[in-house]
Amino acid sequence: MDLPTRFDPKTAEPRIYADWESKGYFHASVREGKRKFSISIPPPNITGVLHIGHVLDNTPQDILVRYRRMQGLEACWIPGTDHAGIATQHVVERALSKEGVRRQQLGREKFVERVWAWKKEYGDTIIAQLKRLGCSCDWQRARFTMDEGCSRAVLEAFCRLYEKGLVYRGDYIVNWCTKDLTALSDEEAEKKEIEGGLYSIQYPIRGAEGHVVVATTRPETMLGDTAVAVHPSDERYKHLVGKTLVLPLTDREIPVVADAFVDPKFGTGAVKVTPAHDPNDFWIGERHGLPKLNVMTPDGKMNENAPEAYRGLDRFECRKRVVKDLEALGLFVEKKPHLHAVGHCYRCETIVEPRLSKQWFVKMKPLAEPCVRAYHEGRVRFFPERWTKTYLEWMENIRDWCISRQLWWGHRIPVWYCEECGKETVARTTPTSCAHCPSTKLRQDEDVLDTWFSSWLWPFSTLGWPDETPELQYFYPNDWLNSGKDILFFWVARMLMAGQEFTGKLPFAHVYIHSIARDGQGRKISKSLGNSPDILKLIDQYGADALRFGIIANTPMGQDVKLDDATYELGRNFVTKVWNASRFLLMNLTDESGGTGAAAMAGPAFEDRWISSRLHLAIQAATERLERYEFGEAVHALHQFFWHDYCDWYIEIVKPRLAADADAGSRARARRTLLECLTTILRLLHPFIPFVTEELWQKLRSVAGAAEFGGGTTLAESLMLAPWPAADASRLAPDVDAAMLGLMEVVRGIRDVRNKMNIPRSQRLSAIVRLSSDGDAGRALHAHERLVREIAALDGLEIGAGLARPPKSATCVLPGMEVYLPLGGVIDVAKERGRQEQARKKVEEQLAAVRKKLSSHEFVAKAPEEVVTAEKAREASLTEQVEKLDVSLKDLAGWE
RNA sequence: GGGCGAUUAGCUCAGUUGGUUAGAGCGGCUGCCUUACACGCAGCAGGUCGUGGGUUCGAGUCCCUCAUCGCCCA
Repeated sequence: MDLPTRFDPKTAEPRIYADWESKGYFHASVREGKRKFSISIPPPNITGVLHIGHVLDNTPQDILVRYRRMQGLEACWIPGTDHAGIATQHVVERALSKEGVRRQQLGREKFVERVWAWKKEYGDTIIAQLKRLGCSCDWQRARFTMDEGCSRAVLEAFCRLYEKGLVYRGDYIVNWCTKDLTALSDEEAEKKEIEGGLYSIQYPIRGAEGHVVVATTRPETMLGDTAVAVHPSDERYKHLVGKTLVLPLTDREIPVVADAFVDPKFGTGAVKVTPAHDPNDFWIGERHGLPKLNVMTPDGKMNENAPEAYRGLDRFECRKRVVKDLEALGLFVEKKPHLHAVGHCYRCETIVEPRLSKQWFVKMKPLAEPCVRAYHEGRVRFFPERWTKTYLEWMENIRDWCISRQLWWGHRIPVWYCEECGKETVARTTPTSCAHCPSTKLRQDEDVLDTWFSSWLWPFSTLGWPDETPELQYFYPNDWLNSGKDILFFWVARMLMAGQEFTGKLPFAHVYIHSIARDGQGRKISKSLGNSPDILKLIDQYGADALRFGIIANTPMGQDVKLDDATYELGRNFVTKVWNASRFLLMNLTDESGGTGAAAMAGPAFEDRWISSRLHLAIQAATERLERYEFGEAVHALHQFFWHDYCDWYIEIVKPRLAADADAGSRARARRTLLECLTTILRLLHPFIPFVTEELWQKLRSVAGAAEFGGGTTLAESLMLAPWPAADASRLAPDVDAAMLGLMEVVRGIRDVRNKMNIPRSQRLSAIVRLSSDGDAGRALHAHERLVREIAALDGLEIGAGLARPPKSATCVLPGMEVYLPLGGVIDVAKERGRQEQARKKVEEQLAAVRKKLSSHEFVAKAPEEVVTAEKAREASLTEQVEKLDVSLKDLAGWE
């Protein structure tokens, strides 16, 4: 078979993917009685293009789905996309602004039409890109969080919660984005440390001398202060409680109240209270019946409740003005640098303004409690396990969820207000009349729901919920969830709650938290830093297989992963190696000379048994690691076996047996072993590098059934359908493995001499091995003399107990034997001495360590007997080696 | 302030329940177009396992202290 030396992913990968898709291999059906495996994709936003985060998110999913599919499960990976409320509204607004249009000019209806047009145009981009990555999603089941079914699920969920009293509307402090003009949930307000100031201000006491000094990080909010609070037991201020203060810069007077919330150690121990602009102050206000004075407009400017001088000023402008004016009045004490965490809008990074606002909330405690219990009952597990702590921490301290958003893009809140009685009607379908009075004058709530209010239903809304569909019954709950740690609260925890609440079942049992990507310098990959590689370019350049392999091989469980070109090169090189190892076999299989039938096949040779043993160890390791979701570790086990055992040793050992003049039976057996290994390796590697393995599988299929293999080797029509290899304990041969290790030592020793003495492989050498004991090593060497001769390029090999060291020979001292290589005139005595002195030093160091151990009476008395015996044996072996090296070095001195 | 993670070869990281000589990839050095692969082959070098203490016959591994870096929450 004529093959190029490289796999060409750019043309092959799309072709292979199209073939899989056209044959329907990705589709899973409801098959009663058959074990299934199901997962739901974390739906990517319709705004985006494929980035490194998606690769980290989706590659593990594809690996696991392909693995389970090969194990014979009905494996279903449900894909889809997310409408991503704020994010999408942003990008469409930005697109509009290029046309010079603001959404307000367009009006709500027209704007939403534009967003749908956007969705139609760009929504499938990410899907096409996931296909490029090789994801084996069941595209027939693809969903969108705002499609009809998902929308129905959202309405149903809202109504059920409302009916249970778990959804309520009220005036509370919310995180308000002054740029997007919407409320955000606590999770959407990202806390970032910023270097701000702690400002101290004097508030004069009315009708008395003196003042109270309050400390604040946001001086401008003083214009909305309605009290000053102190701790009830704070002796410094006890006399002032109940007194009145004059609020500077305003014509208002405010009381001093005592509240246990105040931390006497922070600042001066007296805090200004701004109930309309701070969540803590809000509750102090509630407890003391204080007025709530909102002094800002939605876009963060001072409003008519502020003194006239400040109206219309931006909040940060106002901060400067307030400080300046206080200074002028002599009421400003100081500004100290102060590092503190401030909420930022997670979509536009604007500093969030805590703002009193009427919003819809979900009461979360009743939803969280069953999920905390679920963990303690072992019904949900996190990988890595430590995330359970983060999860529980959040669940146990859960706060109500603000779900209304002042956006146009999203699920409209299913609440109608009666213009006559003022009461609200909540309904699954648009009501024609008020639920509380005969009026038909209804006005629907203008707001939409938080985008996560649809995402949290994803694992079951995609399967037809609230209907009890066959799909829901069969594929739900999912078996696994893969997610990033950044959306553990946003999404993972909420999905658990929604599943428990709406279906009575947790939506998945195992949660795998994948790594976050960093660049070569360890910086988080982000748009603003511009250090995000263009994934499609990378795929074009290296191939999807290479990208997948490189990333998985470099991703430790639970740690962040640093990615650079070396990562993808690693993957590409591996793919090329797989290609060429297969190419080697294909070339040999199609060599027709001396083709023989199965009848002539010999029994397995030593090396055949060895590679078979190694293969089954690799199967075992890979399977165990995949079961623990240790993808990187699974890859390492396969890499080690394939490259270093199969390619470096087995193929090299077996080459002479494939020669035209070799024994026909032995050749047939070698070919069969090569084929068996390779078809197994391709199956093991398929979940990680699906394309190249499929390509090679197809090529092998055409020859594998040949009579040469007894006609018994038939391969599945696609590698996707081939069974995952089963580890067979009867193929493990620890004795063969140990013997092989001994032979490898001998070969390495000889190769080292060649290297150091500059003796090319083409120059044959003879070796004499003097055995110092009749141990296993000597027996193995005797038995496999031919093998050693061939791979070490020797034309003579003498083995025996009484052999003498020839003059001018290099020496390798190994446990139980010495290998002599007569070099005659080509020996470089100085180099040889260097080699041996180095070897002696190493052995001596080890010997010293062993002797130290054995000289301890306590060690000999207390350590387990087998440990002591092993140490003693080692001591003997090392002693012998040192002695031999000494003799050898003495000989050497005479040859100069 | 609370919690979590990291600290092992020049770099990125493995290291299972404590027990032969602490491993791999990349990089480095030396030599090779050895008829699968130079995206390759052979060989070699390189580590007082962050600090200090403790438990133990024995600690990279278990316990405590500290330091540095990162993340999450307040």
